Amino acid sequence: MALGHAIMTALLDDDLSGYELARDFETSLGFFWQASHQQIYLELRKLSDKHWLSKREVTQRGKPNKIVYGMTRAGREALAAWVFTSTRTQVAKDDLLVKLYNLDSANAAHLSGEITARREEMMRRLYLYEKIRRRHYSIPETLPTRRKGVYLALSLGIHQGEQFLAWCDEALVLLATVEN
Amino acid sequence: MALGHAIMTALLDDDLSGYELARDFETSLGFFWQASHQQIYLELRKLSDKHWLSKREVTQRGKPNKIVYGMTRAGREALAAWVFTSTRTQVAKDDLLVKLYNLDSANAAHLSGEITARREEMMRRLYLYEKIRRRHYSIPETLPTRRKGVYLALSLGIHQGEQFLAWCDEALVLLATVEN
DNA sequence: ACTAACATGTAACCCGTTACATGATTAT
DNA sequence: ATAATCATGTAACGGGTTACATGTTAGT
Repeated sequence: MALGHAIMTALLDDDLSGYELARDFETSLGFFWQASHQQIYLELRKLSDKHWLSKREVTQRGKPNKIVYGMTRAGREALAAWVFTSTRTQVAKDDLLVKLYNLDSANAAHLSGEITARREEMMRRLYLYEKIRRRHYSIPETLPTRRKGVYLALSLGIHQGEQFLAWCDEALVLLATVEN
Repeated sequence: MALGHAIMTALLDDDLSGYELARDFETSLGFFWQASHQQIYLELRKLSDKHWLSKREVTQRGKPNKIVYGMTRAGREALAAWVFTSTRTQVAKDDLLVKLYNLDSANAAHLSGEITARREEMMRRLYLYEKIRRRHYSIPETLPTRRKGVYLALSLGIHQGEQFLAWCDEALVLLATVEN
């Protein structure tokens, strides 16, 4: 169970509804963990069944009511304990790499296109990452402890992203040498 | 369905049994795609039901018989067509990053330990990658087309791996500044 | 006698995606 | 009218992990 822990992590500072979690997962923690709203609602129910989250309905004007979840004492303890479990390295499964193993003169142009699209997507993402780093994490040594961890995740994202851009360039050059 | 395509890719050059696939998946394509033997056997059955793979039993001496699978014409066509489908970027979900968001003085030492272990694992893997690159892919421009694709996958693995090592060093330094 | 490698599977469960479903309010 | 945003769900399916199950041969 890992999405559950990601959700609880997002709830460490703020109480949020399922909708807000789904929205925020597209930025912040969502840089490293994505989930559909259906999955989030399901997980929220499971977590509150375990009493790791408390829920309360919030009445709103001009909007549907929402159900806001917050960490319980038990939830905080479970999350803290989970950090101490050891995880095995997870190989990143990526269709693109499998496709590259199938490179031939017929599909080289298509694969170049896919790589170009990925490159652009990564550029956009890096722009965001860098903006966040400059604004909130410019001097990592002086950050409070927990934000040092967030900085490190961001730093990995930035470095890997820059590396990926360089690889895309290398790949596009080599793919251009494939005759069609 | 992506494991199926990874399996078919592995069967492009050689006919293999489920056992051999599971073993080889720990190297080569398995650098980028992992699967348990159970999952592989299941997938092989599905693929041969679709007539994308042919199977034949091979009688062996001193060993149990094995079932060897090979690509059919229809399989090759389906795989070639799949390469042209477009894939969306898949965010690498990694527990370690979620754990880092939970950094505090109590768990900093444990997280350092996890990062150190990952670092060593990556060192070993990079050693393998580099060995393969030096032996078989030293001059990428002159490779036959399909092997250029394999080279690119390997190249991404090497670059991302080296980047990861650098990040581990950065992380270990910053984690050392967390008082306990 | 025991362990490792060879070889193939079933069953239960969990996690995640896709499609479907509903309904209010606000802005164009 | 129409689309976008807010808000929460169900159902079907697919993919993947873990545990369980079986049996041979070769090496120590």
